Order: sequence, then structure tokens, then C-alpha cells
Amino acid sequence: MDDGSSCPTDSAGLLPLIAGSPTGVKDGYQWRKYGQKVTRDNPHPRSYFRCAFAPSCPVKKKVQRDAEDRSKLVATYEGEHNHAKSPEREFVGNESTGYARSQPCSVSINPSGRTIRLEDMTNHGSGSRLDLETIQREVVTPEFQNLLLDKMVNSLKNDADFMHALTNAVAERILENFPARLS
DNA sequence: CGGATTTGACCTGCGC
DNA sequence: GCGCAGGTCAAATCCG
Repeated sequence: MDDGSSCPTDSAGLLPLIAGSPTGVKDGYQWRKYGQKVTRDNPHPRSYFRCAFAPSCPVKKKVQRDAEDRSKLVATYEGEHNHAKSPEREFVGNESTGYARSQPCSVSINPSGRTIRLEDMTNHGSGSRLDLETIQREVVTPEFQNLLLDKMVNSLKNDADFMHALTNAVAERILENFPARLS
């Protein structure tokens, strides 16, 4: 087996993507892994996570490497969080944009609107250009943008840390521009 | 020592 | 009814 065997902690073949995050890709929430399974159509094991921040939260996340391009990580979110974002730092996105780190990711929503699929292109291998075009096609739709905006606003409003940081940033800016008047 | 992860077993749904 | 595949459980193990 060529996948994960070289690294004992990379049992799901995900290690390069989730270094520093034992529960998976950082997306602002805390996840607890509850299972792993090798599926028929993909030799790479699929990991199952549920939201660890709120026991009653119905959200589940499935993470699996792409069968054809193992540098690609596919995360599937099911359900919606019924609580505010985890107080843990490392805000890198929100529940809709997912782990919007600096790396490109493809986002798609299934017809029910309750499952969000993310594809993380970590290593810029072949096909990344095509994937980026796919991302652009999917993200530029007005419906999707409105959904993202709505989710972002709600998430940020509920994030006390973000509001605190925003307030501080604004205050600093004011002090920079008008130091004499405030002293 | 407590919490998180791993992993084999078990459950459930679906196609034949 | 049977077999297969995906999903979940829970005991064992690991790690800080």
C-alpha cells in the first residue's frame, strides 16, 4: 500500500493537509472523528467526523482523498450547525466556505441545499487549472454568493472574538488617523 | 489521567 | 432472502 503507510498517523491518508489539526481540516469548528471506512469506489479511506463543540449539533463531515488525484482532498458537510462557531481561534472560513485557507478549494451544494462538498486542491498537481475554473464557475453564481454572504454574516455576528477583533482594529485605525484629537 | 483517535464489529439500506 | 457497501458504535489505544 502506498497510501499512508509511510506515516503512522496518516491512516486516512490525510496528514499533509491536516497537520496540526488532528480532527481534520480547520474550518472554525471542532470535529471528533468517529469512524473510518474504505469505500468501494475509492482506495483511500474515508474518515467520518461529527461536530465536537455541541453534542446536539447534527452536522457531520466526511473527508476522503480524491480517487484519481490523491493530492486533492474532498470534504463533504451534511447538515447545518445549530450553534455559534467554536471559540477556538484559527478562523479560516465559515460553515459555508469551509476551510478557506489560502489554498483553492472547490465548493458545491447538492440539490437539497443541506450538504456542502468541498474539494481541497493542495498540491497544485495536474488538473489544478481545470479545478480552479470549476471553482470560479460554481462560486460566481448569484445564488451561491447570496448563500455564502448570508452564512458569513450570521457566523460573524455570532463570533464574539471576531467582533472584538474588529472593534479593536477600527479603534486602532482611528487612533492612527486622529491621534491628536483623541489625546 | 482524561480526552481524542483508531479500528474491528455491528447495523441498516438497497439491489438482485 | 441474501449479499454487499456505507455508516456508526464502542472498546482499546494513544497522547498531551
